[in-house]
Amino acid sequence: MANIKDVAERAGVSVATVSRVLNGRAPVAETRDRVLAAVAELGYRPNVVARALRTARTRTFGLVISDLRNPFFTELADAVEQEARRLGYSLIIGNAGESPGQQDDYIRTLLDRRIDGLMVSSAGTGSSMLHEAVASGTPLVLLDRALPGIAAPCVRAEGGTALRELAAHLAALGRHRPAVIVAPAGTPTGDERLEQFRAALAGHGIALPAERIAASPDLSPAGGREMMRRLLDLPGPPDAVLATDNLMALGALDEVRARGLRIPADLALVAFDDVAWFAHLDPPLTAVAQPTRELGRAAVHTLLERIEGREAPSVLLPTRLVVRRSCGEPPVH
Amino acid sequence: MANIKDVAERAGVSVATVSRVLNGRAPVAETRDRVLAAVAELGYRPNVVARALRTARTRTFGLVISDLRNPFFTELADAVEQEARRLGYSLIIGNAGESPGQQDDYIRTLLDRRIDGLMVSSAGTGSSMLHEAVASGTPLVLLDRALPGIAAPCVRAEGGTALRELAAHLAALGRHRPAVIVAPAGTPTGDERLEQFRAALAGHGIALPAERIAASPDLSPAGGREMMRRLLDLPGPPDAVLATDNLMALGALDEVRARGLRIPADLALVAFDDVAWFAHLDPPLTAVAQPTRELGRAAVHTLLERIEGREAPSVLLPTRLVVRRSCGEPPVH
DNA sequence: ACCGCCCGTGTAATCGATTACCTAAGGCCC
DNA sequence: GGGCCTTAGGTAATCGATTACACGGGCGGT
Repeated sequence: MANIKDVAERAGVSVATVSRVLNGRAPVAETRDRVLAAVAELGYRPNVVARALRTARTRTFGLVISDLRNPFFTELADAVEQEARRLGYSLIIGNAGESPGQQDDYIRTLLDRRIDGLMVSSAGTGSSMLHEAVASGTPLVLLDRALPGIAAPCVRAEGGTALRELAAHLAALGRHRPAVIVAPAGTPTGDERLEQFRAALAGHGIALPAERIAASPDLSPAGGREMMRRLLDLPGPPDAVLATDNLMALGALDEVRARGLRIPADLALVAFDDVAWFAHLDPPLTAVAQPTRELGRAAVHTLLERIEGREAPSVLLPTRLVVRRSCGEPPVH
Repeated sequence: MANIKDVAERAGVSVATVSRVLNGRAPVAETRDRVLAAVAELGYRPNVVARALRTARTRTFGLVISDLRNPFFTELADAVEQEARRLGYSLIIGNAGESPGQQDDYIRTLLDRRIDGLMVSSAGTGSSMLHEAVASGTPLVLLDRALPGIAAPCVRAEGGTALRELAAHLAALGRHRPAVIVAPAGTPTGDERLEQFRAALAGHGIALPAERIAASPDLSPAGGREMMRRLLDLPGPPDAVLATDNLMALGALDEVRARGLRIPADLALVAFDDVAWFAHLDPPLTAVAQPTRELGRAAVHTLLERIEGREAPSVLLPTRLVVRRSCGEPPVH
């Protein structure tokens, strides 16, 4: 594979000139043409590795997420990747499972690779390696999940708007016994969504008692199903259930079907995260939609701000309620 | 950030010695300990970029797939990533959409980054950049989709096994008017699946006439739905439909529901690609399962063979039929 | 006509590792 | 005790770019 020296020789100039022509600094017509001709003839492509070593910029971002197979994160990763690419960056995606150890492992690898910036949608709470990332000076942006002790901007969606719409929707349909299947206690997004929903319901005079809050041990269909089982076994079972994650909603739906209950006749079901195939379920699921692609784009832009040395504020994007048929009312057109 | 020179100074040795200790060549107890102590004190981590420049190995793979949001590819990418990581490689995932131009773009970027090996699950047929990749000597493995003119091993699943099981399954249930919703004509996997299914059916004396083969313009729910519409509008509509991709199956299901038909009573539906949430549909969908994670692992191993200069044969893994309830018979336990 | 400036270009240092080659010292055998 | 082999470790070249600095020539201003 041809290198810059070969090009220089062929064009009869020095490597410095080749570099300058290719980087658009101080060229002049005649020499410039000779260089470009040599580049074309040799099929020369600059060695990105050498450039990265010299300039200390790899034009690569790292993204660590907790579960790539969760469609919400898949779409998020896809959005991040597209925007990064649009701006000339490559993306290394790390799938941390839900284990903090694996996450640290990944951050370690990414720092070793001298990525220009890191985005993390963290599993669990603390992470020693995240502190190290901050200490190393690598620009960091938190995605979807804020972390208390970490000094980095966070890009996420704020559920309040949609949850207020949802409370109104349920109230209007006469559902007065809501329940919530929530992420493991301690997950910031989960707790926040719960509180916002509770406040929104209160505005309609609807209570959300503790026994109708089921905290799943993990964000999985199995967890969601188990929590739904518990809720339906209550002496006074709910007439509407909100699952704060799409996978838990799926498991919850399984349990409802297994008992022969019908949605929405016997129970309303709403999910957080509007993933594409909710529309294909029977009945199509009403859901709180996060602006997933915008989140991805905003994360990349926030990261770029940090890279260029500017302060970047956290970003909070609004959610909206996508009304389908799982609460009983046909969508109004 | 500390570099190898800092470590050498602190340990009172030369950089060569540090490098040798860290790479396990010719160490000796006393010096070795001093070096390791210095490494620990400074929190030194080798600069991967510099090492890559010198050794001409980046320990990075590239994976270009046609649609990251298709759950089959998501899982494939996840499996590849995990196996690559296990072996000490990072993975840059490129999402080509279904556009060949974007795919070429991506391959270009990956080659520029001097990845050690490339895996491609190609959109469309030809791709000039793929030829260039081969020409550049970058080890290449095709994933899921073989490409005629490209001299590279291909790792994929062979549908024959499961399709024969499926034909038997349908025959046993008395379904004698099968139809197929297939990928765009020219897609090698699609054509192959179709032929294998036709042959398997013939073994049971069941015909698959041309009018009951619907080729969707793309692998999308919309395409699947349109094809199902066409099939159901036939003068002699089918009593069983196989969709050769999970997204098309989803769209097909929508159309069935929209018409008020019931599965499996009025129509049997089977999908290729057993993605996790098929089990959560109502009724759970019978599907041809590809050994997705094994495919990912095999791709990485095949690539490594090529990287180490060995010839690597193509890999064909078997599929199997996962019987659920969408053809009429309760699964046998 | 001379001074300085700017423009275009070349020379060489640099980024941070790996590694070929060399040297010095120690051990062993005869 | 001298020659030779082995071992430990240092010196410096190298990977392929970018870029600070230097230099020469043309040109405009006075």
